[in-house]
Amino acid sequence: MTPNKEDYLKAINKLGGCDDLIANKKIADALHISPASVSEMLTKLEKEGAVEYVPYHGIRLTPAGKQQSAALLRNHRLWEVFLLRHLGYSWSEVHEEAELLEHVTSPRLAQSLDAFLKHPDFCPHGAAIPSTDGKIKAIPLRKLAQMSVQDTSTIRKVTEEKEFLNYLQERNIQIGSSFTVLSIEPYEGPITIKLADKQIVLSYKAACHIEVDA
Amino acid sequence: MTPNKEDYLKAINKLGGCDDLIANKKIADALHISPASVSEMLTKLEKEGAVEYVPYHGIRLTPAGKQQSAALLRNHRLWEVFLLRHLGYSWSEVHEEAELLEHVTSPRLAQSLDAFLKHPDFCPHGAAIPSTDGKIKAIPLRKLAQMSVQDTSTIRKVTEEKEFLNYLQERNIQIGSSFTVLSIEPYEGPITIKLADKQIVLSYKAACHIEVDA
DNA sequence: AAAATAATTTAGGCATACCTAAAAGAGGAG
DNA sequence: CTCCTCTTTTAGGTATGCCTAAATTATTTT
Repeated sequence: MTPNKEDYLKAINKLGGCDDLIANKKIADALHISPASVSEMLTKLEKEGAVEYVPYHGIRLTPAGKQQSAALLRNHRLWEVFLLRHLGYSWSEVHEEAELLEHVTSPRLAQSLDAFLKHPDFCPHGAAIPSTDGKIKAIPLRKLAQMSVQDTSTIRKVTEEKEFLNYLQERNIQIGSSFTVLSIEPYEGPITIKLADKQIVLSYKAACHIEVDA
Repeated sequence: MTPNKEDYLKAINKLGGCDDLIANKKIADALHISPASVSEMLTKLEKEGAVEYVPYHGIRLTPAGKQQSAALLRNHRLWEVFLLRHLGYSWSEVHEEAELLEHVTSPRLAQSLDAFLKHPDFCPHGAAIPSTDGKIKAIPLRKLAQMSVQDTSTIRKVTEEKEFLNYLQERNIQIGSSFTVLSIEPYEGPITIKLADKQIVLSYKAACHIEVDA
């Protein structure tokens, strides 16, 4: 297994390959490579027992592939927690470093890091950190965009996209921040919230990328 | 620059390529690859400006190559300190993990890690950690094998070889341990030392791999 | 100084992982 | 049900980084 193949497994997992058949094209788009290259690689991954490949119809992760991709997700998120908490990285900076570190993280290293970090349940963006056996701890969430005026809740998860994270950071929006919805403009208009005694105006799109306690 | 090429630079550095011309064969032996592969790779490394290549006579690191290999050594040793101090790794276990981590360590990450570790001067085996500009802090040392009976000193550096480290660990020999030489058998015979009130018998060869304050 | 030996490079191959272009298959619209 | 389109696969090519075997260059021995 190479970092390369690991990226395929991660992408397939992210696209829902734990349950559904995933189309070649979707993987090609996710990894920014040609569909031809994907076909070729999938044949190899099937030989290695990581995916179940139905030519012309897509692929699905095998139990081994699920386990492997969950471990990568786990490694990635543990490193993110470490970088943020202990090395002074910001929210928006941790992803890129973790992307490299996850591929050189032995089970032993992941376990030690997990213990060092006191077994965190979530990464800095609020995504659940799978346990060693691949299970994830799910808590009920809803999109901020789906809240009503006067509702109060707490921010639990945001989309991991660098520019968006900077957008949030500038507005002092963090995981764990509690807030109240002050107003919602119709037709996907901006949403105004009160957070830490300050009024913040969010675009509708931004509000779709923020998840809060249900 | 790939992890592969980085390993070449590290090997050349280790063999003395900062100052002398290093023979193709030595590099091939160090990396366990064929001399033919080394020739080929050196041509590439020269094109990239990392080595100065004199066909049939050997290679030397350029200033850029020196800088690069020092950074790798720095990354490696910083991770070793982290694994030992914070993740509960033992002396003999840190090297292998660091060997992978060093290649995915950005300058920013190295800097943050260095600060987190409070700017350590030495790795767990006593080797100096180069500063960002590649300079190393040298302290005068001698081999334990070159001491005389009744001499007292402190262990500062040991050879990084897994089996040897386990040998030392079993005998409770650590960096910073002070000891006195009790007896030395002639013709490269065993050397007995007193360390922490215990008598320890070291083979001559082992004593050659332990460095102490001069 | 010539011959033997050792080191190094070149030549030709192999595997990985990507690409483009062309062929083959799947699925929807008329 | 056939045609058209989109997706997927196959075919052929590139670059990396390794290999072995053969040719070349350097060194050591006689």
